[in-house]
Amino acid sequence: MKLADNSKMRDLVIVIAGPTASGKSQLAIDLALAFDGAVVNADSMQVYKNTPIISACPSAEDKKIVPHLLYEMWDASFNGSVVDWMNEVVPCIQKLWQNNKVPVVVGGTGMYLDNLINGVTPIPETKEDVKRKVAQMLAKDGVQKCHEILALVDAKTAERLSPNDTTRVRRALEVFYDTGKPLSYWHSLPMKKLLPNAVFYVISILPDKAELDKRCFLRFDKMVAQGAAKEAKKLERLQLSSKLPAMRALGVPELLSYVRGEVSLSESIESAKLHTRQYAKRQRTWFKNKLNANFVVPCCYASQKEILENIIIDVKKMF
RNA sequence: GCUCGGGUAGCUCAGUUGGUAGAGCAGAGGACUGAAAAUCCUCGUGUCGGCGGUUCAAUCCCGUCCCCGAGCA
Repeated sequence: MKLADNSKMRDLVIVIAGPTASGKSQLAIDLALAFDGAVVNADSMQVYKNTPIISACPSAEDKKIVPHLLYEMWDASFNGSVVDWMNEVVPCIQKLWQNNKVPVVVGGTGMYLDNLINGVTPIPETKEDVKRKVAQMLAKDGVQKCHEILALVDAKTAERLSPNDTTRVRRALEVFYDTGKPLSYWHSLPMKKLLPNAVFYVISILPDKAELDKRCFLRFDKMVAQGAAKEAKKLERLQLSSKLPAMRALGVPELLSYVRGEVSLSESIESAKLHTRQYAKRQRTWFKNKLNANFVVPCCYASQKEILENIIIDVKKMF
């Protein structure tokens, strides 16, 4: 495709969502080739270094075919968030546009894609000491007590949340203590779109469950063959907190317990496969019910010509 | 062959001092606005190993048989 064509599609962002092992990365490469674009990562684990095998980062060969951006950019010791990712993607996409390249954003993290497409809530960044304070509260009093405290300062949010939902109760308290205003107040404000001119073309890969399970299992075996256990061993030596996102990636806790001699390799593999399947289910639910897609691929993608051509034709129709 | 355990949901097991039973895990569905590969919510009838007996009533007590585990021979 010539540059002249891309200049017409100035504000286009192609987005590919889908559960793990559905063939997203391949579709991203094929589309980046077709539109003279670049692949941009929207996966909350592939942003980290140290676990390229376990998190299924693109291979060196793939990276030679088309540019791949925002992969393996943070150290495993970094506690990244959606907003940190947004701070990277936005300038990344703008730069691609400037160079007449089409960004092909691909990833399995629904929340990241949601923030990119629909915008973020304009809440100031929480100060570290507030985060520490809330973490202490949770450790000392437990989630349910914290949920009761939340109910006093932000009844609306407390009502919405389960008293067991540690992640969300923590965030709601952090926001209240940091800003003096309840999270529900911030959520009542309009979302802030960081790429207001962007035209998103959203592709959702929604394969049959049995088909996907098979691919998940095969892929994990492949990861082990490629040295996933060694990767876990190296990670173990870094002595990082098990609470860090990179330490919670699927397969990491399971392989770490093998590395530490707590379980056999096959037990660790079985458990990782199980958790992968459960994760794929959650992704499917999100993308099926929450993502507004322009195009749905009903099977795993493996460079089927017809699918690719239909997508390309459909994208061009928008301009 | 004898003795002692045990046989209850797909799996691991709890329980009923006799009124036909419930947790965790798995499974299914769902939520998701700054850790999201995270976190959370909802969903439990199964000849309670088989057959007899006692009883108004047995998964529970008794008898017997089958299966598994440990020990003794």
